[in-house]
Amino acid sequence: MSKGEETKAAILDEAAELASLVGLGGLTIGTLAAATKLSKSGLYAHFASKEALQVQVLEHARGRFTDVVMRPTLAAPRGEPRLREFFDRWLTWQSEAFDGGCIFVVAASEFDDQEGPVRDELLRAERDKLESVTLIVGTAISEGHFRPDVDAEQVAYELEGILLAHHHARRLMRDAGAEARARRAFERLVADCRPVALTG
Amino acid sequence: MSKGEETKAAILDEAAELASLVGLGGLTIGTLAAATKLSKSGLYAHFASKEALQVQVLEHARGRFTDVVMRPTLAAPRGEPRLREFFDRWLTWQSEAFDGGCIFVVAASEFDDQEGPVRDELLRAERDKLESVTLIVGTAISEGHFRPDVDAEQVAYELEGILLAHHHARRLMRDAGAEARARRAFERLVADCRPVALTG
DNA sequence: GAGCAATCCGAACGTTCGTGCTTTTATTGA
DNA sequence: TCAATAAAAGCACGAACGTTCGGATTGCTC
Repeated sequence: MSKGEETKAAILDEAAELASLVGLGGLTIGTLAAATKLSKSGLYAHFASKEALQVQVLEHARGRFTDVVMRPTLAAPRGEPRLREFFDRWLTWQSEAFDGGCIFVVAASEFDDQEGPVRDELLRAERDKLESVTLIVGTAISEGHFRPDVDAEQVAYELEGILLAHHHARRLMRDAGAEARARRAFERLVADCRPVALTG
Repeated sequence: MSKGEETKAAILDEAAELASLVGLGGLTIGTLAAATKLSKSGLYAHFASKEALQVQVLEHARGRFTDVVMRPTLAAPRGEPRLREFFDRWLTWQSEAFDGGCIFVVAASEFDDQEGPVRDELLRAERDKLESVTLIVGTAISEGHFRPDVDAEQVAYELEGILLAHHHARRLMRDAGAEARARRAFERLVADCRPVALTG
């Protein structure tokens, strides 16, 4: 990796961290330059515009999400175990990936009404994740862990809800029991997907 | 209401609208002045600082939430019907209260790591809402609509999740089926709280 | 180690930011 | 109706914003 690529990666790392604290829109070249010990112009030379920087921050974070959540998840056994692995890693990601909250959660509410490349990239990332989850739930169905009439997309939707509630409870409310609540909600979701137990 | 109070209310209305689009942190005096057809200084005279403005925007929005969601909810019959009424109104609020997303959702992720009066007010509002929901679920239990071992706070947590997922699906993903998904999730939540049906 | 390209800095641009003053214009109550 | 008061505007400030550019410095290649 050349020097330029190295510093650029360092910039994007720091930028993601900062954005998780003050938002992707609240991110400024000045503070980012100070945090990376670069001059404003020196930093800016790596990007075409601030908007391009914001997009690349999201891409960078997406790469990290793939590395620490998605890829290991796909190594778990198909079906429900894989879904559990994914949920676990996603939960950890939200707590530990950034100092502030998950950058995608922050950016999603900030840019959901601001057309442009940032929103586009966000949408891409979310669609990607949603599709992956739906697929995982689908395998849980075909493996017989879940009932055949389970709506995979609905499960993905509700899973997203659990994670968002966790983010909310943990970051804003500073609720120490947030993770336990999320796990209980997850168990309820999974239980409702399982085949009905035969009585007797 | 005096002239001053009138314009101030108009300012706060417009500010909430704007903030729902660009975030509470993305709100600026200049754009707000332009939107209200006031001069920057003329507008600014109504507030002690920008931070004070932000806090009052939240207070203002909270008042509106109380009027269009909380108060009518308490007029519904105790127990599950009241919870349904609340859910319905909350859902409508998220779709229709502001041009952009729900201002509390946007502000929550923006300010969850920024100590100060804005975060404090946000926390107050959320605690208030959470407490109300917990209470409503509690009455559903005491009315016999829900099982006695139902964890009211857990239900409140999961309800928050459903609403956040709805916000996410509707605003960012522009999913037309967002509301239907939210309703299905709600029904599953309620069903899991009901007393077990006697077999035979 | 010379040469060249990549990398970074310093200074400055025009705007906009939040925030004070002072002055003008509306509103109000007697 | 007219003074007293409230509300809004005008103007200006220092700072920070994103952005540009020419020059210095560094790192890589032969």
